[in-house]
Amino acid sequence: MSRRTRSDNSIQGIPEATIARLPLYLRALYALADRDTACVSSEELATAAGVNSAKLRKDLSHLGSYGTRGVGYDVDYLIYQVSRELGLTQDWPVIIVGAGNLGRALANYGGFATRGFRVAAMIDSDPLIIGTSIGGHRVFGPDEIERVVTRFGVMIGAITAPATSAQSVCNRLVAAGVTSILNFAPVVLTVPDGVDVRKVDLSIELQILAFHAQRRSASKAHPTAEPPAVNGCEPPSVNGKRPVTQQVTRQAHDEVTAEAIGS
Amino acid sequence: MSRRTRSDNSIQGIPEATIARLPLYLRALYALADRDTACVSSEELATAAGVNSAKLRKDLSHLGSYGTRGVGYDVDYLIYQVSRELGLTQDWPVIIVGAGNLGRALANYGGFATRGFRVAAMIDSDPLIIGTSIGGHRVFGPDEIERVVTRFGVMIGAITAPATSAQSVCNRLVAAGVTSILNFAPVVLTVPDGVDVRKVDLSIELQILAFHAQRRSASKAHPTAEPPAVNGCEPPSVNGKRPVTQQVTRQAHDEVTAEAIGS
DNA sequence: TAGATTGTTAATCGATTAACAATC
DNA sequence: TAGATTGTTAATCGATTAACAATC
Repeated sequence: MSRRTRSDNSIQGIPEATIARLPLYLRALYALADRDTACVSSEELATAAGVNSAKLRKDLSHLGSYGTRGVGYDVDYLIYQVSRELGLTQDWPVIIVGAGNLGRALANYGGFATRGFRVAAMIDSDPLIIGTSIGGHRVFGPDEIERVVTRFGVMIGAITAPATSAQSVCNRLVAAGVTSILNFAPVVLTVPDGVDVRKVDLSIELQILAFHAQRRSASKAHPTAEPPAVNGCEPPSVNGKRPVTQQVTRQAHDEVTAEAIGS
Repeated sequence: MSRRTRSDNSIQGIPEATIARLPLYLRALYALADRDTACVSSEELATAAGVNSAKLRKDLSHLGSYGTRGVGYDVDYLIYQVSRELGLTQDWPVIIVGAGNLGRALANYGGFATRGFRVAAMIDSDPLIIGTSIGGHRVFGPDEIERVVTRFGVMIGAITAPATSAQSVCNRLVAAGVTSILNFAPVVLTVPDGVDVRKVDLSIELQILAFHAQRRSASKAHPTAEPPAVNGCEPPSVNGKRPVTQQVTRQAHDEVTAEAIGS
C-alpha cells in the first residue's frame, strides 16, 4: 500500500519540463553505473546532471518514490525506472527522410542503435541515391514511405529534407501512421492533433547565441543611434523612408538547417 | 519623446523565452518579404510563426513599439529591428571543433554564410584531416585554436567533437576567448561565468519523442506489472533482488550525439 | 538514538493568455 | 467618425526553489 506512489502523479501528468530532463538524469546515472557506483544522493546526481538537487528530487517524485530517505537512490534501480518511464525498454524503429549531409550524419550515428533506437530505413528523392546504402541502411524513394512505415511499425520519423519539401514529407509520414516527428527543417510544420513534433533548428540556436554575444560585447559598442523612423506600412505619409534592410541578408532565409546542413 | 519606448524594456531585460522566439518571427517575416508583403498584422505573423497573437505582441513589445495601431507592422522595418536586436546586423565568425560527420554537415551548411554567420575555421585532431579543406574551409589542428580565435576575433564556437574530448575542447575555446558555445556533445559542460552554452542533443530529443510515443500507444499496452522491489542501495536486506537493467542497453550511453553523429 | 537524505509543501518567480483601453 | 489593431494590464498557469517534516 505504500510502494505504489507511482500511480498518484504519473498516470496522466508528468510536466514537460521534467520529461525533458529525464534523459539528462539517465545519462548521469549510466556514467555512475560505469564507475560501479551503486548508490547516489540527490545532491550528487543533480551535480552530475547540471541541475540543483531540489529540482531533481521534485522531478523524480513525479515518477514515484524510488529513493530511500537517509540513504539515496539505487543507481541500477533508478536507471530501470527512468528508462521505463521514457519508453526506452522497447525498440524504436526510426525512418530518416532526406539523405543529405545531416541525414547521413544521423544514419551513421553510433549511439542510435545502442539507445533503443534503430534506423528502419532512409528515404531520398534523388534517383542517384535510391538503392544505395548509407551507414548500412538501404535508401528508398519517397513512394516507399508508406510501405516502410507499415512493414516496420515505425512511429518515429526524422525529417532531414530541404525546407521546401518538409511539409509534404511530413504529410506523407503522418498519413502512413508516424505520430512522432523530429524536424530538422527550418519550417513550422502543421500536423493533426495527436502528432508530436520536436524541432532541432541550428539556425535558431546560433541566433540566440549571437544575441548574447552581442550583449556581452555591447557594454560600449551598442549603437544608440536612433532606428529609422517608423512609417507604418501604408497609412499616412508616402515618402517615409524605408529602413536599410540590406545589411541583413534577405534572400534564402528559408533553406536553412535541414537542407541547410545537407545540400 | 514617444518613439523610444525601447529603452524602457529592452536595455537589460528581454525574457529568454522571447529571445528564443525572435528567430522564428524573423524567418516568418523574411517569407512575407519574399512574397512582397509590405505590412502584416500580429494575427497573421503569429500564425505564420506558429504562436498565438497575444504572445507575439507581448514579445515584440519588449523590443519597442514598432507597430501601428489599427494597421499592423511594416515588414521591412520589423525585419530590421528584430535583426538588430538579435545582433544579426554584424558578421559572426564561428569556429567548428570536430570534423566528423556533424562538423562537416555544419561546415557545408549553406544558410550559414547568408545568415551573418561565417565559418572561420575547422579544427580536428586527426593528422590525416588536418591541412585538408572541408566545404571550402581549412582544417587546423587543436593547437591552432588560440591562433584562429585571436586572428579572426571568433566569439562563437561549435563543438562537434566526441563527448570524451568535449570538455577539454571547451576549456581551450574559453581560454582563447570564445564566450558563446554551441555544444553538440552529450555532456554537461562546465564553464566560467560569462560564458554562454547552448546544447543540441539529438539523443535527448529522440528520448522525449519516445516518451510521448509510448504514451500514445500505452492506452492498453502499458505493463502495469509491479516494478522490481526497491532495495535501497545498501541499507537493510542484502538479498533484495536487483531489477533487470539488461533490457536497457547499458554500455555507451556517453558517446552519443556528437561523435555520435560524426565518428 | 543521532545523522542523513528523501519526498512534499508552500512561497516565489517567470511565462502565457485574455481582454481592453489607447490610438491609428 | 467607425473600424481595426496595437501595446499593456491583470489574471492564470506552470515551473523553480527553499525549507522541513517524514523516515530510513
